[in-house]
Amino acid sequence: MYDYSKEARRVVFMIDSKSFYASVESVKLNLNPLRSILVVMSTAKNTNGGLVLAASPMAKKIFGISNVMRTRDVPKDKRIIVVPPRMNLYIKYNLAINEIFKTFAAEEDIQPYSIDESLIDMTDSWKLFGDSPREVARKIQLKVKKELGIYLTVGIGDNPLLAKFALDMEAKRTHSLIGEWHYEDVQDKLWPVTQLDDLWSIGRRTAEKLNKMGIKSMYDLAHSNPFLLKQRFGVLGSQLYAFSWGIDRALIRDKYVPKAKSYGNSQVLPRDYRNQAEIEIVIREIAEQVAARIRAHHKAATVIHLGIGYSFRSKEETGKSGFGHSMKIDATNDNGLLAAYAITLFRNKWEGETVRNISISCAGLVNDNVVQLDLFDTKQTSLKKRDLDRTVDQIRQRFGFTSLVKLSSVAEGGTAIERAGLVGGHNGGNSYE
DNA sequence: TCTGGGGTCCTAGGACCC
DNA sequence: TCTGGGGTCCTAGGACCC
Repeated sequence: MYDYSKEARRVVFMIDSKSFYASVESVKLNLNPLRSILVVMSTAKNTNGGLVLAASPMAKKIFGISNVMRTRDVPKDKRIIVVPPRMNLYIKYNLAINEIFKTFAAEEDIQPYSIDESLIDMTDSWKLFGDSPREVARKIQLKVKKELGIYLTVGIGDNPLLAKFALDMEAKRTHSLIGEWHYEDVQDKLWPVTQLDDLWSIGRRTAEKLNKMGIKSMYDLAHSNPFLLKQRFGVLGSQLYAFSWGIDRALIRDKYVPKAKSYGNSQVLPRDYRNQAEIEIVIREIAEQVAARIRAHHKAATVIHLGIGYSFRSKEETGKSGFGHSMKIDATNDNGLLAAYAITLFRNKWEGETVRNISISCAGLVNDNVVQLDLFDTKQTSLKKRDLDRTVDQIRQRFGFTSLVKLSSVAEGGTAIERAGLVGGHNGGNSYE
């Protein structure tokens, strides 16, 4: 048995909102989120008929509907309530939930992790609210349910990793929606896991590789040769080995502060594009979206990356899925310059393949100390829009790993007009209710 | 996944420098 | 030069997460 006496032992909560988008929509319809049969369906043009963004627990249970399922695979049944997404509303709910968290812990101990997940270090504050961490978790659940109607799932752990595992592997499957993992539970709760890619940080590829090495469970991983793991996986191997013993030093120390930072936009085109001019219009638009975001953050980019995904036909013909091409540039956030760089990258590598996916991202961000006024943008900006932008910006700043993006709403031609008002590629909805 | 969208981190080879 | 060692930067590609 490992000696855990030297490991930091904190009281960490990893909290997520159960079926978040679907629950918010249920609440808005005065339905109980755990009993409603509701599906949030994005029908943006390039989803080619629609895509399930979220399904309520009962929709999953009774009709087998899962996230990212296509509309055509969703059963046609009158009992299923189908609604479009309202991304801006979900952002508001997320902010409200985090406000409630602030009544239980200091702001610096709360780390929003995604639109529906937050990590809270309760070590210094839990005793103020109950006799056990579990009791405090229950109080947080009840308060959020009472004030907002949303059910929370809570993982409690001795460190962030154990809290995350407790959330994913236990809390989501219990009636109380609370799971609790301590170092002493690792043998009984973590080691029996054989579906390795169920665990956070282990994906399909890594699980396959481990299986091929004869590692079929977390017990096997914990009893494998750490030097071999390091050899095969690099630093990730050492991390995997530590995780198999429930040990997580880096996550606490680094507090999830991201090292790299980038802004990017991407889209699946509504159909296959084969004409160069047509493709370049969209490249230009996306470059301008990214440029606008960089300017809004008073940054300039020193690296630009273009990703091109081929159509299925071109994938078959070339045996390649597409290409990525990046280059170092002089710091800029200028629309025209960034668009020109992106097009240069495209022309350097493109050989007539049919295109279905385009992504542009900018990295190596530096402060832009020169004040730049974009007259066109300023004129268009209403107060309400500015408030919304500010909200989205706030959430972005607080989310190290956010999935939210407010697309710029003004551009000509291509797909930009169709996509105006989308958030993360989905309908923003009415944000003023 | 015959196509959602936005991110971060790691590895590795070649260029280049001292 | 039948030839060192260490480091950083740049670019491509892979993997994973929500």
